Amino acid sequence: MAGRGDATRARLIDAARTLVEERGYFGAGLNDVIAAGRAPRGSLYHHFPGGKDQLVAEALAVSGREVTELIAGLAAEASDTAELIEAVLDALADRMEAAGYAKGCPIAAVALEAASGNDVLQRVCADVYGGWERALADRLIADGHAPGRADDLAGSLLALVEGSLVLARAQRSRTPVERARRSARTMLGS
Amino acid sequence: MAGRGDATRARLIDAARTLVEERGYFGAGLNDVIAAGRAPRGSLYHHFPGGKDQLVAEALAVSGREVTELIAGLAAEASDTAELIEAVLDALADRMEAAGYAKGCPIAAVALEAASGNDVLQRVCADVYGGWERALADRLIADGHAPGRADDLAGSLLALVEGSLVLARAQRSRTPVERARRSARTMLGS
DNA sequence: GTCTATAGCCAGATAGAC
DNA sequence: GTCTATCTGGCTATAGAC
Repeated sequence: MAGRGDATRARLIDAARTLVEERGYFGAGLNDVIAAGRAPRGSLYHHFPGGKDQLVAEALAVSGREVTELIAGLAAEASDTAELIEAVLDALADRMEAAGYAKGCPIAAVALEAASGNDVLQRVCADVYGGWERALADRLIADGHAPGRADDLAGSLLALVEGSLVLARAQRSRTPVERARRSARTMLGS
Repeated sequence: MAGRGDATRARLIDAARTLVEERGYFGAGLNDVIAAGRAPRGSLYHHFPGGKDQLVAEALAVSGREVTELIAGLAAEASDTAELIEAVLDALADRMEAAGYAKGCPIAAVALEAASGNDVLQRVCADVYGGWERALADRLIADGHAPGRADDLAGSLLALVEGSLVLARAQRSRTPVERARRSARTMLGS
């Protein structure tokens, strides 16, 4: 049954996605989330009886799917994996710059804060990263790499992307992402 | 004048370093810091009149210097940059695993949480990353790389290290770091 | 310079009217 | 299912005895 309640739910998830990406799990207060989502406190616990953990877990999963779809969309237009990585980095860097370096990877901050101490969120982050890695590895295999080698490469390409976003936000500069762009090509040997 | 006050100060910085690395800026409460540092509340504000921001800024700076020294120490034994990166990754991975994936990069979580919204901490993180990058670039130049190329490579190697630590903590696995180890060699073309 | 007590505020969560 | 009022507890920071 789709109703107005779903709209409220969606707004809360959207607000959580934004605030969690900008300030992390502990930095994103629920008061800010309900204000940004224009929802009363009660609605939050109606839609997310599991409280903050459930809301953030769902927000991370949605962001994860969005990036997976971004990768799939860009993969359809890229002629090889190197072009795909470049397109992904360009898209993420544009988004980051447009947000004044308040955005980068939507799940990295939570991944670090929750690595120890919150098993539910740690699992969600691991799954999201696993999905992105899988998408890259599939493309590498389609490009002719051996499966085992493809997994290794996909993991390192993802690490390069993630790390460049951390450095770019810390230094408020697009440079680390552009360097990663070039290095990805070197890693892929083309 | 070295006195007992300095010991208290050092304990507080040490406690802040640990807790901030594990849970980030917002996740590391001062109550936990003073408990771990075995110091009363008043001492914290005596030694750090600037409050939490000053304490965390100093903690990040100390951690930054420690890693810089780690790089310098390992560089003295490594025969080339590839060996240096491998040794750095091994050391960080050992530390991470020993801590049950509660540790990784001592400043990454804060870098993400403070990228927007806390100019003081953002600057500290940018400086620390800049110092590590400089140390790697210097070694690359010593190995015969052209300065401009060395800066690019150093930035990407650092991104690869940082990203692999994020993935490793999220997945609670050493694998991402080991993949980065191999890929660093590919990036350096040896 | 060490330490306690507490102010003042905001967090996450809940109860219950409508 | 929407919304308000409120509970409890934790947070950062400060005041002031010793």
